[in-house]
Amino acid sequence: MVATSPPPTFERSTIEHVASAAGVSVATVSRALRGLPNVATATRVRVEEVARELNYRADPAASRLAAGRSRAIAVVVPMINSWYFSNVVAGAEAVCAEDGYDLLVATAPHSTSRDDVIATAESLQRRVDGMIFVEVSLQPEDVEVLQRRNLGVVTVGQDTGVYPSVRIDNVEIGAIAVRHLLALGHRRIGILGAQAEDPAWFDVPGQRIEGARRAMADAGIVLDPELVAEGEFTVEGGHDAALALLHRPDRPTAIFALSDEMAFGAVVAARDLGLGVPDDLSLIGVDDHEVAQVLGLTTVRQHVVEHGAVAARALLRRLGATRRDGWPITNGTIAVGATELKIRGSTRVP
Amino acid sequence: MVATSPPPTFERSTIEHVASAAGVSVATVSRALRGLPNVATATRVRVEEVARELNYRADPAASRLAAGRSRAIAVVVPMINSWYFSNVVAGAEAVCAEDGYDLLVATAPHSTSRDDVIATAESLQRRVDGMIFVEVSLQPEDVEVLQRRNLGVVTVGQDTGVYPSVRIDNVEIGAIAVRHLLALGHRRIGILGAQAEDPAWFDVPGQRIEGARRAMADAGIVLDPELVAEGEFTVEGGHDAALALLHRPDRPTAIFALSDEMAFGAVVAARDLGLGVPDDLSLIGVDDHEVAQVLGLTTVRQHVVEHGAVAARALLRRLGATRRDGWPITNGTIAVGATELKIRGSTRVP
DNA sequence: CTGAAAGCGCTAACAG
DNA sequence: CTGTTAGCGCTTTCAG
Repeated sequence: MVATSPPPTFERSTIEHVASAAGVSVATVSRALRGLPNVATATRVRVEEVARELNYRADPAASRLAAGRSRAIAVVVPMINSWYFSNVVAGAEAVCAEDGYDLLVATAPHSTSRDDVIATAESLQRRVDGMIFVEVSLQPEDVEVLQRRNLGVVTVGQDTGVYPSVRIDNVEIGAIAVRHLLALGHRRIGILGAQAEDPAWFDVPGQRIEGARRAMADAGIVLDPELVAEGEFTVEGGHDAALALLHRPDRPTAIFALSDEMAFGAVVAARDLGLGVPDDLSLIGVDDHEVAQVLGLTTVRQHVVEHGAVAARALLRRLGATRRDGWPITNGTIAVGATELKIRGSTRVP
Repeated sequence: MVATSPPPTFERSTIEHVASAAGVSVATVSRALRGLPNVATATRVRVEEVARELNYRADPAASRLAAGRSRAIAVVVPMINSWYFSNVVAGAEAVCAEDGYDLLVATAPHSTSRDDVIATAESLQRRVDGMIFVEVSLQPEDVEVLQRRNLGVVTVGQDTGVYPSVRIDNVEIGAIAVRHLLALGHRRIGILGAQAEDPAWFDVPGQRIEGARRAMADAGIVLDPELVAEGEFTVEGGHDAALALLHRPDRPTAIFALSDEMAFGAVVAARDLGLGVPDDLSLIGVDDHEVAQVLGLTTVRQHVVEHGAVAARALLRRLGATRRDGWPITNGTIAVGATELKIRGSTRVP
């Protein structure tokens, strides 16, 4: 074997350089560096040393091609520049970084369009070993396609019944929030909600409202549909919706906003009308956004970063157990994220 | 040549399947599908058709290995779950999606640690064709290493003098904000700022404050260092800092917050102290965060999503012009993002 | 425990 | 305009 001269450090060294410099075969280098068994400790140490000296790292493209795995995953989100999604991505990113996986972010254009979800998945096909769908609704047909493609999938926010998922109990969230208001003595409770994007499969607002309805029913109160306003999950939407509610002659003494951001809008709306929070209006949100802390907003906290992290971990675990010949058959296991009531100053007795 | 039988649609078809099905060589398929010249129109059409039928798409790993390019870029950010960074990423993502580039997100742990930046770059080495460093300070040594590595780089927020960058004129931003306050008649102006992370190379707060200082100097006023408080660019930090300023016997009649989020904290602080905005205190921020709109916060708007998009476009353009044998030598061209004063209700005459 | 050799699926000369 | 033929740099049997 002809010794390949080691390249200057600023050039890319290949496995061959390492092999010849260490006086072993490329196969051994490959094994040694990946921590595979059947490598003499002395050999492994030497190889690692040489690799470090040469600043060698396996070319991902080559190793992907040869191994059939990419050590990369994708998070598919409707958008990234929103509090919720960017936090989920942050959680996933941290886990990936830890395990040396690449993280691609992809936005699924309009999740209303069936084709787009599949198109996104197709385009990600061989570039990643698996994907996390965050609040992207997968229909049974989609799941079927994904299964045929033999892809690693984890969902956040939806239960496909097939893939692992991390979710929160949205009905319970609604109930927690409203029970808190009821306990304080509120009877006329308004809700800042939103239209379900895909009512059949994916109705976060509907579930939270359902929880609210049940809590009220338990207290012998009927939820007045007139007191449910659309806030679109945005600050501005929440502002407008709250304004509408507060302009009513029989305005509510408390408002349950399905998200903190809508609650912020409500805070401003109250101020606009000269109403004090909590003096004239109690307000409770969901999320525990940073601003909620400063604002003193009572809220039902969810641990969003953790959702992303748990999803990523589930996916990576699954990938780890994978062989080229297929995924281990695992039914969708579900991790339900914790939620807790965080009482601050925005709620009190009416 | 033996005709390879077309695989069932749910299996991965290779370029060979397409070639034999279309009755041409793999080279022709490759050319046709990538829109290269020297392919008869009829041939191209046929190949495209067959490829579509077989649901074929080139394996990225294989094509990366063969071509030496990955059609992927990375955005390196200090964190993704903050308003600013998630918006930059959103802009970059949109451009990448448009051009069929993969987008990896990587967080550069503590940008205070020199090694980390290089380590991040190294680890991204062959996985991407280029990277966008967002508010990650690159020292001359780092730049040197990156140049040796022959990597496509674009920066957001810093001018390396070597790579294209997109920035905003932070001195001007400070000046715009304070001129506005001065024009209204304010004389005692407080500032919610922050410590520079890397004073020598990267001092956004320092620059904005410098702009403020100059604007005041032009009006014959000396900036009182006592009126500059640290808000750490967070809502909570802004809250605490504002509280400190407002507790002073000679409290300012106006506050310039270096970011909207700090301004939000100030709004709450004012409310805590029973001070009205703008009645007792004028407030101006920077960014034009969604919440600023609802809150009616006067601010100096910057177009953050666009920053990410422009950076990505600059990078992709540069990559497009690239050959395997090296980057075209281009000195750092600079795109300066627009900023404009957005007057809302939080500022008025003292 | 280690080496040789056969690809992984594609791109890029180089001939025709 | 099209086909042939080397690789790209690694992983993975299969022998030793």
